[in-house]
Amino acid sequence: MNGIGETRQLDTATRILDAAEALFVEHGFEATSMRMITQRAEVNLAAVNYHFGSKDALFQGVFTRRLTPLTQLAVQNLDRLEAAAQGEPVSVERIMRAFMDAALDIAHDPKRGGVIFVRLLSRTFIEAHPVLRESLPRHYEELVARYAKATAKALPELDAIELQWRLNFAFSAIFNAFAGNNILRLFVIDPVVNARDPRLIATYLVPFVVAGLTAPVTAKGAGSSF
Amino acid sequence: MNGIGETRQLDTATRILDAAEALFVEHGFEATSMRMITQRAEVNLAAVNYHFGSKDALFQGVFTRRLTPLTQLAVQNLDRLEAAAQGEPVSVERIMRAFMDAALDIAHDPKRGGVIFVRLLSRTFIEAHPVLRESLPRHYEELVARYAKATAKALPELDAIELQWRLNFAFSAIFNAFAGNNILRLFVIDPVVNARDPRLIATYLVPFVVAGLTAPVTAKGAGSSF
DNA sequence: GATTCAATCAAACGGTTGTTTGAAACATAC
DNA sequence: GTATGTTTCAAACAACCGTTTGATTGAATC
Repeated sequence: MNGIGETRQLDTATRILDAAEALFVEHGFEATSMRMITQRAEVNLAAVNYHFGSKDALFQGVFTRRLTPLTQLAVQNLDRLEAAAQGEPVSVERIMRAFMDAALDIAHDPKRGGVIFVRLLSRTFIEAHPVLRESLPRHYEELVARYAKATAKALPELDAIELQWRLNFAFSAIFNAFAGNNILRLFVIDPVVNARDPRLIATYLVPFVVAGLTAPVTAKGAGSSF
Repeated sequence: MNGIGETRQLDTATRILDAAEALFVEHGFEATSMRMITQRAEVNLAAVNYHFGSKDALFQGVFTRRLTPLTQLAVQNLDRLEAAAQGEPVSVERIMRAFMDAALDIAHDPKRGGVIFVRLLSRTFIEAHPVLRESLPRHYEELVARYAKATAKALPELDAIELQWRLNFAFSAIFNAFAGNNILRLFVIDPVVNARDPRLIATYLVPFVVAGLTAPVTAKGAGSSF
């Protein structure tokens, strides 16, 4: 940050991260080449390897830059709820809203990645790139443990297995929606729903996942009759 | 088909389709090379281009081979339900079961692709390859129209927009589960749930999506307060 | 002003990609 | 047996991939 202010060129590494972030969400990791990234960032081809070491490391770099603020926010939101609940279980709806509010905050703040990063993050969870298989869990350990525990407390009638299934389904829907993957668009010719505003998405998303999570317990052996 | 029967070598084109199907679901489309496919199929490298024209065309060929049986089955299941209902709305649970039963039937029949194809299909819906953007909707037009109409009839209190959102969420969860994408595995160190048996998945999946779809109508303007 | 070190650059690296070629092998029909 | 059309094959194609090199630049340090 200097006196010239906003007209000053950004750091080379930052320009690379910005370009890569946008291209990864647009084309995916494999389909995004180093030359596409450096061309968009207006830096030399060798700059990526110089600053980050490799394309894989750049991919991780794109995440580590944004992840901490998001996880902090999500945990903070949950902290506040649990403090207010004073030991009583927090409702599933409040828990889900706490998580999505963190994502919405990020989505509305370009400095922390904005909607681009929320989409990239969601997409990455769904597509599960091997590159991040090791690095991501470390960042998320606390976040997930906290939310899983809060959800378990709110849904004591569910055993651990069914709870994990339902969380899996719920986050599938959440991440898919935030990733901008309108699945219906794939086979419906003219979909009515096309919005990419995360806030609008969340409006419809919360009732759905809350209802799904709080559904009656699945009868034991219901599906084993074959 | 000749007298030698099962020991006879399969058709070259079929061997290519089988190999590609398995490799696409394992590594994805971009990360699967022609040489991987032809090596696994034990055919010459040029055979793919000779029989299919291009890698993209092969990708489409993998789907067109399996898609018709699946859609027929899914529509048939719905036909049966609607005939039995005699004009009355079919319940959301029955509709969802009709769809998943079709997928389960395919998953248990290796001749129609088995669990491999169900996983590939689900994965493809989620990742949305540009190659299939044009070809897939044609195959699915009738299927989706029928299921959307049946769901709308079962949920008259939902307007078209909210219905489409919820179907989007529901199918996100369904396809993600069938694709074998255990999202929790990405950030939970030691997930309890790891099963890939589609029947077991469906057992937990149905109550979740039914509850989500039949949730109370979202209050108008609930999320627009910003 | 000379030295030092990080940053940038054009160019090339070896390797892989999907695709094409033209000859060889094969089966079928006359 | 010859001709015809289809399928297979090894080899090569140009294009692109991520990465490395070695020279050059620029600013800071002594």
